[in-house]
Amino acid sequence: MITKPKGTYDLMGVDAKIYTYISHEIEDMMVNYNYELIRTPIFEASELFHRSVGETTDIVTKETYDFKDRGDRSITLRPEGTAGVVRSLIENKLYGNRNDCIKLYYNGTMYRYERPQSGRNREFTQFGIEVFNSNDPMIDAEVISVGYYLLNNLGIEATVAINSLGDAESRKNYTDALVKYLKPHINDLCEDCQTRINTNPLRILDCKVDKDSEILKNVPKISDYLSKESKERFEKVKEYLNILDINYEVNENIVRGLDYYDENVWEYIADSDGVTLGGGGRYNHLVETLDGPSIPAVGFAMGMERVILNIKENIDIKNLDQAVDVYIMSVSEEEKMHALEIAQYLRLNNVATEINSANLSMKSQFKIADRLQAKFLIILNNEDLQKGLVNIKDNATKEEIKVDEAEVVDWILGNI
RNA sequence: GCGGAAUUGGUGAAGUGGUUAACACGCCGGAUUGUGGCUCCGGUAUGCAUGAGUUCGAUCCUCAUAUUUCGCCCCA
Repeated sequence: MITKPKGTYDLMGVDAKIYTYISHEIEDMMVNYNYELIRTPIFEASELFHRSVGETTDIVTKETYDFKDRGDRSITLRPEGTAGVVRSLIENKLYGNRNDCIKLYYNGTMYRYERPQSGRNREFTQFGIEVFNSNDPMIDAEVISVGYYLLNNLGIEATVAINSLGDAESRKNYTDALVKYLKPHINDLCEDCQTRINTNPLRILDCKVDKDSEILKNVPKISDYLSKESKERFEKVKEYLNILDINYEVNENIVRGLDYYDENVWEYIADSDGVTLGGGGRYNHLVETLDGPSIPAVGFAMGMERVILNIKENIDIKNLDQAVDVYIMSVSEEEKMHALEIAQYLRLNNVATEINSANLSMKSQFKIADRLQAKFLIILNNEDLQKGLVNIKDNATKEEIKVDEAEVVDWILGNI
């Protein structure tokens, strides 16, 4: 038997219903907030991710799916969504003839070669939005609010943990100060942190092993190193978040794992279990890094699988059950032909209809009709069909009437 | 890349070094000769992840592999 590759899954059943439900919610919100869909390739030139996500990040150094195609090009399955969108923005010059901001959203699969665990797969799905061409803190707040209210509309209680990394210069100053402070204590930190100090010092801040150590409690604060502009921007964002009635808290340990972020960064953290459902930030220099013009940008991405996991615990699955309006019962070949024809008319008239197609007994067909929550049963028999009649049974009242076969569709449409 | 736990029908699972692998749900059929959802009766794994090994004999013991799952790292 051929099995699915490790870290993949088949979306079906309850999860598929929840996924559809979330997707509809996303579509609705994106219309209301005026975001446009963008779909970029699942694979891109490897170089794109090396230059955007960061040459030294774990995602790029050990988690990408890389291969050479038949033309000997280095290809990588996308590990995240932003790089492809930015590439597309530049390649298509989407910024060319407009001065307002460009608001895009995507929802697609991403690939990272990792050990699977709860809420983490090798193929996973992210919904995300990106806004280009505006450096206004109000847009930061809007972007944050989209994720927050998406979760809210889905019935998920979450808190936005926000931080400011500052502009490139403040970030560098702070990193230097942090390393200088930690160096003397390095042997008292965990093994991972001893590596991080050389690769990504900021990451030490949200280390779970050392989080209670005195060393980390007295670490220099990033807020002391922000430039005046970054500080003002951060304050402004918080002000706007208050207007938008968003439950947030400042967390100076939020640093994010992708290199391209600057200024405001945030994560959506589920109140129920503390799991990070999504994260984002501003990336004012990425477009330039990828050979585009200097265009400010901000965005976030959310892990659909994690949202599904969270939703699953407190949703009434019954509400998502696929139900049918009409079930047509037949046994003989003659009856089946009529069933098929009636089903066709009903379906084309937007009546959800199912039909016996497995030569089942009457008893089985009744059971299936109930399982499908059919409101009406159309029960065919040769005798009545010869007179041009069909039986329609209201499955709630159990009342049954005979209707002229030609009138069936109208009758159903009138009584549904 | 590192560590823990698991893997028995469609599903939830029990179980044993030795003839037919419990039980329940589901499904199918019958009682009910074309109107059910209750009840009763019957059927439903040629098989216990895969491959080696130990043994007279392995689903059960050992090893390896795969997958699942939960952590770490990392991230969504």
